[in-house]
Amino acid sequence: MPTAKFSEIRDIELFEGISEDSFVALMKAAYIQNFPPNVEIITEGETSDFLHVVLTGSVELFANWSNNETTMATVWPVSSFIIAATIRSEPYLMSARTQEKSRIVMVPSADVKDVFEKDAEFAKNVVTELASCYRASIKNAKNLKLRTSKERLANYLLKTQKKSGAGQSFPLKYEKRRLASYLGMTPENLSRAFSALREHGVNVDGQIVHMENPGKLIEFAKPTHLIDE
Amino acid sequence: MPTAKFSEIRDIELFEGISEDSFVALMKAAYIQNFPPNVEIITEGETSDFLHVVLTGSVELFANWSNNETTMATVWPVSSFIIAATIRSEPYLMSARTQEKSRIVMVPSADVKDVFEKDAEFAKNVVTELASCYRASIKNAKNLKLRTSKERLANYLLKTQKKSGAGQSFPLKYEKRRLASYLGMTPENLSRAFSALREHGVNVDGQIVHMENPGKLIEFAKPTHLIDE
DNA sequence: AAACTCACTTGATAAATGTCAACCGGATAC
DNA sequence: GTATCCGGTTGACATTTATCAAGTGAGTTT
Repeated sequence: MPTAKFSEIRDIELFEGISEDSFVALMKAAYIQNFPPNVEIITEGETSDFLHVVLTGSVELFANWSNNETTMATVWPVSSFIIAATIRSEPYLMSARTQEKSRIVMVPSADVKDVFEKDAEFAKNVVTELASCYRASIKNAKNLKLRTSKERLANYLLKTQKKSGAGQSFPLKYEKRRLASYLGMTPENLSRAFSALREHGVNVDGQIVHMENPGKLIEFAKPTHLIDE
Repeated sequence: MPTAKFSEIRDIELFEGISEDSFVALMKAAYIQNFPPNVEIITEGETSDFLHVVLTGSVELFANWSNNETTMATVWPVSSFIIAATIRSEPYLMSARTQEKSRIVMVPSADVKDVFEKDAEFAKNVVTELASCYRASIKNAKNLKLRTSKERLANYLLKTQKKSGAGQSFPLKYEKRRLASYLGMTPENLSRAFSALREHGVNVDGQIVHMENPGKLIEFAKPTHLIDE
């Protein structure tokens, strides 16, 4: 069975419920590539020849303009990235680099568009995925425009704590410098934002965050499902 | 013919190429509503019962958080808005208010989702629309994170000039206070940003912008198709 | 015509954020 | 074991942006 090695990605939301034929068609020319850490696998502005799916490791999506760089998102297994460019046959708007050693499936864009035309179930999944990405991006813009950097950090911590199981202590998922860039501030500013959140019960020791009093932090952060999921 | 009064919207991209049956199904329970200026027609957080299409006038999409408000986008005829919420049956992430007297078609979400399931052509159009909105939102985030307010204004002016026919003078499409909010700054800051752009050949008189030397402004603004289309 | 409204502008000041340089301390290299 | 590297932190300072208050001027009301 030619698709055996792709069994891991059979279960991602994007491929849920699609016919076996469709899946085979998608995988027939797909291949898995192993990347070392810190390798740029996509450069913004290039045309989108492949849909990418992260199997293991993690991928940072980032963008550049005039000597500035900013982290836009991080992709964790198992999910695809940059599907909008694939569907529209337009250039990537973001670059991508591995954060760590990563295994990535590369599905030719032509095949994605082909199956998209033929398999209504797949088309539906693409829509759901796109709508979800779009909404996430809107939330991101609201976060940036309506909140200060301290508030963005506070809400980020609450979200991360929740995902980690809502315990009092949890690890940051990536380097502080990347977190700073993701949250739209400098590393120095992030450092000071952490200090400022001490009065709201937050203490950091390296990668570990201690949240003494989530209620107090919530009072400051004012999270809402219309921005923070 | 029951859909006669909806002939104006038959031609929008979203409905291009869909069967007559599908169009009738979409319009069977749809209705046109006239709104005076400055009326809130959607409130963020509410569930999405209708897909909206602006026929005449214009609609401002905005968002609130903790006593702050920001303009996210403006919708001009003829286009739909907030399709992602409709498709995902999730609450609106943005509020909408008429900027001026406006005629708006309201299509029940249930019908949209119905036709979406049955008409592959419509589903395809929805995907294209969503992918386009998503990419616009990514560009917006890049604009906010990578540029200063002066740079955002400069690029906005170049974009507007281009759309207006690339002449030396062109009108702003809306109030400066809304423009300021859209660009993510205060009205005072916008005012000063305009003054600062004088040295790059920009002069404003009320709603009219004079751009003496686009080349000089481009040099400062460094527009790129990866942010500014 | 006078009064009023309201968006816009300007000035003074404050707050938020960025920049540059120095320093710290754990991890790695030699 | 010492030196080096590098991410993170801290301090001093600059820049950007917001806030508050006052003033301007076109358009509208009375």
